[in-house]
Amino acid sequence: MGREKDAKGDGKAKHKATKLKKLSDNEGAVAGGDAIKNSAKTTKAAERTENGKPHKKAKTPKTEPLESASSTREPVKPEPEDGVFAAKKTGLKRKRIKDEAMEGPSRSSASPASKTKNKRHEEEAQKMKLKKRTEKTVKKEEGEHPVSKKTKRTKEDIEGARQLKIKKKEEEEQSRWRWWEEEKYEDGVKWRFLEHNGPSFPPEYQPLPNNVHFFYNGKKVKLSLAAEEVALFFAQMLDHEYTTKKVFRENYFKDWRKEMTHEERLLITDLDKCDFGELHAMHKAKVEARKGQTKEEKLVLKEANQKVVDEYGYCLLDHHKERIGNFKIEPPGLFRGRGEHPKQGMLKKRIQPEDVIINCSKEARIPVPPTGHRWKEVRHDNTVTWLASWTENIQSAIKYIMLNANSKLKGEKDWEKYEIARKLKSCVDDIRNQYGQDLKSRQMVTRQRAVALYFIDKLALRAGNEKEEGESADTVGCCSLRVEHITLHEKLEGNECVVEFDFLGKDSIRYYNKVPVIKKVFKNLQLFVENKGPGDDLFDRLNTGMLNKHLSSLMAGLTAKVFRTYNASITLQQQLKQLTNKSDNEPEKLLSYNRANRAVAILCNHQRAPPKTFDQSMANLQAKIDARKEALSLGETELKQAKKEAKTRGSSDTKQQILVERKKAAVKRCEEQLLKMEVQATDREENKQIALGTSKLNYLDPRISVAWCKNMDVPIEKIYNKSQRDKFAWAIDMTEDDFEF
DNA sequence: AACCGTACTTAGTAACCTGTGA
DNA sequence: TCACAGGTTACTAAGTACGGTT
Repeated sequence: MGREKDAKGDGKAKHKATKLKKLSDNEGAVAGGDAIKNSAKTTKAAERTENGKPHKKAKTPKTEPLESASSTREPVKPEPEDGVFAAKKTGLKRKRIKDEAMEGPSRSSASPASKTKNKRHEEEAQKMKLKKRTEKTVKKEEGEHPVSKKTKRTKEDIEGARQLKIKKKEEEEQSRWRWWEEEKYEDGVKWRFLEHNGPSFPPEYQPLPNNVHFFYNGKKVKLSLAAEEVALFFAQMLDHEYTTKKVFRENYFKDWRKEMTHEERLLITDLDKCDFGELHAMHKAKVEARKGQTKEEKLVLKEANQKVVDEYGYCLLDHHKERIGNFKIEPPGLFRGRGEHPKQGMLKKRIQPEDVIINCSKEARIPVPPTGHRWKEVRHDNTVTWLASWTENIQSAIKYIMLNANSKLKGEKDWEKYEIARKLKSCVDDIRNQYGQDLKSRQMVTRQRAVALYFIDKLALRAGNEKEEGESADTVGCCSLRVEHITLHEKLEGNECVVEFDFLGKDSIRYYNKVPVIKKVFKNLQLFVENKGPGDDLFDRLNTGMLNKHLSSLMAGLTAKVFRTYNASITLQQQLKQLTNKSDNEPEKLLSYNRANRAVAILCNHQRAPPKTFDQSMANLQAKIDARKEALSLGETELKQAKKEAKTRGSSDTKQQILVERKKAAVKRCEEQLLKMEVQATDREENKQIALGTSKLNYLDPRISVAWCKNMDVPIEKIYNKSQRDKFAWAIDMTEDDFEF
């Protein structure tokens, strides 16, 4: 919460990313941090754009993508998978997919074997069922090991565990559905068979114990069950900043009163007179108790959880068991909108089975609703991917139960997304020329569209759909920018035609940036703001619908958000090329990877609140580094000493020679450790306010990373954790080291 | 063209888990 | 052995996109 406040002043982090500090350079850490803090400085790359000077060094991501295209590297190689999602020039998205399925090259790779494959998959499905059982036993064994034998773990034990791990991995590999080798379904068909157990519902409300009381105006009040439950929602949040906010309190109180009985409503008229102290204390005690549980208690809980996952966490989709992403119905509570959300604090109601629509195959076993209940509806729509849905009461938005990111349904879509982005790469020059021309159009709409596109392309802004006022926080994207969100500077800090952006974007994250733009854009902007008030739309003739319609006419499947994907991925690829050397050691390579990733995160404005413990942990690390340094210098003197001694004693003294070698090795080890820590410190410092996860998960074509790993001899595990590897299994499987985005 | 409903991706934070070093 | 930092996962809000209706 309140992140926009944190961002004040220094604004958006901007990684200057001039030539990277040598890793061995101790000040690297500091320099990295400064780059971030200095932030909102005009980008160097932008100067470049305008004076057209290509330069090797600057890698400020902000503007790189725009000009890079013209200067860019070798043409894309026609990869085998290139054509899989190749879109037809004409026709809409849906149709396109159909066309591909009929004639796309995907057939060539997938169909010949498809019959045997289907068979294989059935076998695999069988195996999967088996596996589940074995997996469980495996887990158990693993779990028991450390408890029982930890103290006397023999080599065999360790070796055994290692083997077990390898075996497990192999098994998993065996049972994985290699959907990317199969043909795609026709049209909008998402599945042919879908069976699941429905969503899992949160537990019923447990009334307060008799010794916990709510007080109003100093007097003990026994609340009705409904009112009590909602009171507890508030009490549980008392430590949170939310409960101090006026809007939150007002919304809460209004909704709480709706849950009260008539008598309660008459009595309780002022939130300030409510004393939730005992409820709050009870909640805190519960949290503490959970922390203080014994191992056994925790294990029992874990097993119970696992049971729920086993029952509700998976579905059967076209012969394959797939993990469900969110199989739990969202429990009731108080709405936590982000930013200045007008509805924060409102009561998010408990969802009943009667509110839930189930989607599954006609042939499938229909999930059984909780006893005494029935579903709102059961439908069989295989053109959508959700298994269940309900309408939430705050914004009347529909919520869905859908599959996990490692599923076919999500993976295939993801793959398609990157293929569209790659397609943009091949025509981005034309599109840039086009909107360059459009900047001079006689039509106001066209010019607005061109400027908006310029922003979206150059700055990776979001499209900016219009949103209903008062329904959510006041945030904007490109098309919904208002005059008040930009300031035009003819001259600023040595640059001409600078646009200063300052607005709240998605999740009320502040976007602050000063960007030199080309003259035509600047003139247009001056025109757009003429005779307008601060609250007026900058692009008053434009919306995302019109923009996307135009884009889809330029390239099938092209929408505003494709530019974000494209620019993110192309930036990663370029940065990796520039930053990494084959001769670097692994920590250095990984730092470079993270820096490339970071460049993208900065481009996309992916921020995070600095971790609460940041300064502390930074200091700790520094202390460790200092200690290591001391140890190193000590080691060095010892080495010197030993050498000297060896010299005087002569080479015949093998004992002394051995000592020298040992000292040498110790020094070397020490140096390596030191380097690793320093690299870590640099990385962490540079990452203070930047979140890498979002771009890694949503914007960076995983094939770029996989190819890089192969080229650099870095194990994939170093950059993707388990769930990321699962999600990107398709890319890890199919990507060769010569992949080019 | 304004508006609405639907479906899906993208996003940051909080809770949880685990490996590690005192 | 235990605390705790840091990584991972769960959660759910907040976007984008698009088709249909008025």
